[in-house]
Amino acid sequence: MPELPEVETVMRGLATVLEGRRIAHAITTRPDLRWPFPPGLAARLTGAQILGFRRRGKYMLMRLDGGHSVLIHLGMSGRMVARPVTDRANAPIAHEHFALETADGTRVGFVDPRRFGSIDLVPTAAEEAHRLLAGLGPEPLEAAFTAAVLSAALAGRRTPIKAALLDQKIVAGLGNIYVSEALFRAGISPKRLAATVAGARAARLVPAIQAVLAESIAAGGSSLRDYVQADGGIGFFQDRFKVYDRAGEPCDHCPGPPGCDGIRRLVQAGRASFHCPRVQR
DNA sequence: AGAAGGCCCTGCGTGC
DNA sequence: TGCACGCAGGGCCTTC
Repeated sequence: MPELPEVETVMRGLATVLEGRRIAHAITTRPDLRWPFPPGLAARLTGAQILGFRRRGKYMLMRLDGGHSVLIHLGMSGRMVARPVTDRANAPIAHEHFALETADGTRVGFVDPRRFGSIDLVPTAAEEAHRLLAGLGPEPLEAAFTAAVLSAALAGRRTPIKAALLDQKIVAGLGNIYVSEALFRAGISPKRLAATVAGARAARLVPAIQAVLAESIAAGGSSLRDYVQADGGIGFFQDRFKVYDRAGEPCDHCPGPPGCDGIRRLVQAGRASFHCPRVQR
């Protein structure tokens, strides 16, 4: 579910309810998600003050006093649900595996049916050295992510550009939806060999990635299935997908049949890609 | 070394 | 209405 814009949106929502607060209670309802929780997680969080948040790729980092940060990944189906502590007694939420309660009466639950998410603790001073963050590529919305940087990372890669952009070591934070959307905007076929995305193509792709991510963040991310923001609000960017999950529909640039058969779905590396064969080369 | 496929897990939509 | 099947936003691990 959550790609960079959704993680960014969730993180901003969490910041509004948690930043500066102290954790009165931390609760785990099982010993693990994708991996075991760090030993004594709940006890180590109880009493800590939450100083701030940042995002790295699809990971959120919640900085605590005491020198540690909580590293959170939402996986495929992870949500953060914030509500008054008192509501929880009346209506427990299924698949809430971890929760924080603040002294001022807010409960934030990590809800993740598929349990592909993860939670870990990392020393704040060494966040980037964590095994899950150490190999990540550049942040796509930062100035350091340039066409030159991207084409250098793609050089020699004999894999489709679709697969390369899903590789978090090339660029951090893109997922299946935004890769399809960015390639459409850049006019690049998902089947194109990654190594051939250089020069003018890379120069189109970088701003296309940045624009689609920025627009989605501005819209509050995408809400698919049951995904909602921490405050219960929903994002609206899914209404602006140009190709994702739109197989058979005409694309924005084509007149439709007979000039074009519309948006096509194909499977690459086991995952659906959506593209317009006429616009994307 | 780089690339492809399997796998972790639950829920939902589709078609019979 | 029930059930089997395929598919889903991610990413690690194994195999080739």
